[in-house]
Amino acid sequence: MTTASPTPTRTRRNRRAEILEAAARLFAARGFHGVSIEDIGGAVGVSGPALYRHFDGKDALLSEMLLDVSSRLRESAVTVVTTAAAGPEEILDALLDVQIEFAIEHPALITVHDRELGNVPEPARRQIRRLQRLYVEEWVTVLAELHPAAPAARLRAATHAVFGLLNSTPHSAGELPAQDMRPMLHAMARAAIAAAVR
Amino acid sequence: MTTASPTPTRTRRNRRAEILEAAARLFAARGFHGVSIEDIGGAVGVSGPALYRHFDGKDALLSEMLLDVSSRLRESAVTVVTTAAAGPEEILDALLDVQIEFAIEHPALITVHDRELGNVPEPARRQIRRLQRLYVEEWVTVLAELHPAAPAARLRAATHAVFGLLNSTPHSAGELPAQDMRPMLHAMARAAIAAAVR
DNA sequence: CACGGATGTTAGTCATCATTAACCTCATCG
DNA sequence: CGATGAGGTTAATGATGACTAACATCCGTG
Repeated sequence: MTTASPTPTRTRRNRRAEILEAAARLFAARGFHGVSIEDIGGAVGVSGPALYRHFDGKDALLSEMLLDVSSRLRESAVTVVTTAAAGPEEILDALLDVQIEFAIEHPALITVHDRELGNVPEPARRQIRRLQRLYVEEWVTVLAELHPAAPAARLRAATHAVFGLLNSTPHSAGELPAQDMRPMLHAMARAAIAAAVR
Repeated sequence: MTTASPTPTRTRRNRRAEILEAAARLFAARGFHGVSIEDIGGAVGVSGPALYRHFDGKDALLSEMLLDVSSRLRESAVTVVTTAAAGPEEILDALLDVQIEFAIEHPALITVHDRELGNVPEPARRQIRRLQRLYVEEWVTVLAELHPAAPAARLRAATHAVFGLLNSTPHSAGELPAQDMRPMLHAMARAAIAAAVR
């Protein structure tokens, strides 16, 4: 037990995170295949093949990135839904807040997440799809509770539309300060949902 | 004047359009750099370098695709705005219908249009950006007429959010028949806009 | 009917890129 | 102090892919 350090060294943790962040930015700007290993290394001050000390390869890097995003979102949703001591209205508000916060804080990840799934190799792709589906279903379940008369397909399509609305942050970057953006997106989404099931 | 045929032969027109369509589908699925010239040729039954009989290269193909989309959208907007014999409410409805129709009929083009601008080489990129900006401004102008008190930045961010909502069609493909999708998106967008300026 | 242009084809060519190999350095820890 | 392992480095290697060349076909027209 003397040799096993319970946590990786600080350096390694930082470098990995640094790489993931830089890669997200680059992938969002030029697409997965438009970015080279050299580009990514360069963005964090090391050169090219140093990446392989931290990831199994470019594919693995993308897989981990998307897996991380989809699990984080899914987990937040589960937490919100299960720990809420309140009714579906409040749960929906909380779901909206989680997604809005993520979209504002991590626009590059949002972009990559719904752009590059097609480039993830098969073992991971299935898992990411699964997490995404589960995330959508959390929303649909809450919406169904609020609007029992609405068909599930309609709620699902409306949910995708709301995601599109909330995930517009990469396009309106800098237009509006986050303080104004958050409540505006929340209000727009709420109104859109109400209109979808009317 | 005997030699100059005023319109290209029918074959050429068809092949060009075919190629553009297939390329759009492929780019939407795997990204610009994830698709090879061979892939595109193969998708229309010719092989690889035949492309160069119709386009100057892969970059030129993408440029033309995005230029076409952004001019078509922009032109429809101009037409709607200038030919309308009605008030801003009706104009907004018409703008929504145009965008919804396009998003439902051409999901692949919508996807490529807001994904691949970063891969368009410089002469064309500026022009596409310009057309996109003008398109947004058509919307903002109409919205400003309806809600004179709202700051332009807010209207612009709201417009981007509405585009995100409407352009969610590639994600909810098949969830809902187009007949139901159209009015639902229209209602959601309308409600979202109203909420944005409240 | 011969010719020219439009459209394809196949076989290079030349870059770029992911990945691997072989080798360095240095901090930690026994 | 010396071994060891984490994290880098540069130089192959092997694919892949955009683009070009050289050569075929076919069709409409003078």
